[in-house]
Amino acid sequence: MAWQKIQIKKIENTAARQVTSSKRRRGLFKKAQELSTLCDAEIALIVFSAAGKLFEYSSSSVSQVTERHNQHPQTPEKPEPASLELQLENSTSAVLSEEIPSRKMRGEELQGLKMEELIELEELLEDGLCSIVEEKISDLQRKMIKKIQKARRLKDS
Amino acid sequence: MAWQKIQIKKIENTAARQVTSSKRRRGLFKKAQELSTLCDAEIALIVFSAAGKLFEYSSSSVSQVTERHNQHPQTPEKPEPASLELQLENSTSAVLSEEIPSRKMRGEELQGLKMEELIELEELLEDGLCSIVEEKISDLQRKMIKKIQKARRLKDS
DNA sequence: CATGCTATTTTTAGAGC
DNA sequence: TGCTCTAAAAATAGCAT
Repeated sequence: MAWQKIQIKKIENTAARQVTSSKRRRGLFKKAQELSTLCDAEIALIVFSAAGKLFEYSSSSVSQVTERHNQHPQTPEKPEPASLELQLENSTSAVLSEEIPSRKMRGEELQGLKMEELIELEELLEDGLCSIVEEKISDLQRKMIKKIQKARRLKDS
Repeated sequence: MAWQKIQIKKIENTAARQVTSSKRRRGLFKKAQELSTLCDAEIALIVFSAAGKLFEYSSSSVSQVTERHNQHPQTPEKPEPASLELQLENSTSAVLSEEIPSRKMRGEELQGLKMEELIELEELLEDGLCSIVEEKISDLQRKMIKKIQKARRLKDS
C-alpha cells in the first residue's frame, strides 16, 4: 500500500504486526461506522487481537445486534431520522455501553432500575458525553492553531 | 472519494444508498479479512442492511466470537472509545457544513484563510459541538425522567 | 510507544452498460 | 442488481522524529 505492496499473510515481526494491527483496526472501525451512517445499516464488529485484547464497535450495541443475529430471520423496520440525530443516538448507545458495561443497562433494560440508579446513570452519561466532546474540542483547537501558524508563515513569505 | 468528496451522513437517494451499501460492505469485509490474516486477530462482523438483510463474516465463526465476547471478563479497559471518536469526527464535519455552508471552508480550504477568520471558525466549531451535545443531554434527561416516572408507577402498583 | 511524513496502493463516487 | 471504467479521495507501509 505504500512504499511497497505487502502480501496478505501473517506478519511475523511482532512490532510491525502490532503497528499494523493498530492502524488497520482503526481503519476498519472507521469504515464500519461510515457504512452504518451512510447506509443506515446496523453493525456489530468484534475484534480480539493476537494478544487477546478485545475491541468492539456497534452502531447500536453489540448485544443488540448479536441478539438480532441469533433470532434471524426476521424483517424489522427502519425509520429514518436526521443524520446528525442518528449519529448522536449512536453516541448515546456507545456511552452507555462504555460507561456501564458490567451492568448491561441498555435500551429497555433501564426500566428495571430504581430511581436513584437512574439518576446516577444520568450523571454518568452526561459526564461521559461532556468529557469526550471537550477532548474533541481540544483536538480541534490544536489543529486550528497549526493552521494559524501556517497562515502566518505564508504571509511572511 | 472519487469525482466528488462525500460527507459521512445518510445517503437519502435510495438507489445511490443501495449501491454504496453493496460496495462499501464488500470493502469492509475485505478489510476485516485482511486484518484477521495479517495480525492473527479473531474477528466477527455482523451487518444488517437498511432492508434488514443479514451479512456476516468471521475469521472463525460468528457464534464462537460472540460467545467469547460474552464470556469476556467485564472489559478491563475501555474497549472502544474509537467509535465515539469517529462519530464525533463526523459530527464535526456536519457542524462545518451546517454552520458555514456558504463559505465552503472544509479541509485544505482552511489554509487560505486569514488568522482572524480561522479564529472565528474555531469559535463556530466549538459552539456547534457544544450546542449539539447540550441538546443531546437534554434529550437524555427527558428520557431519563420518563424512565423514572415509569419506575415510580411500577412501584406504586 | 506515539506521531508525522510521503510515496504508493487501495478504495470508491459517479456514470455507463 | 451486478459489472466496468476512471479519476479523486483514503488508507497505509516503511521510515523518521
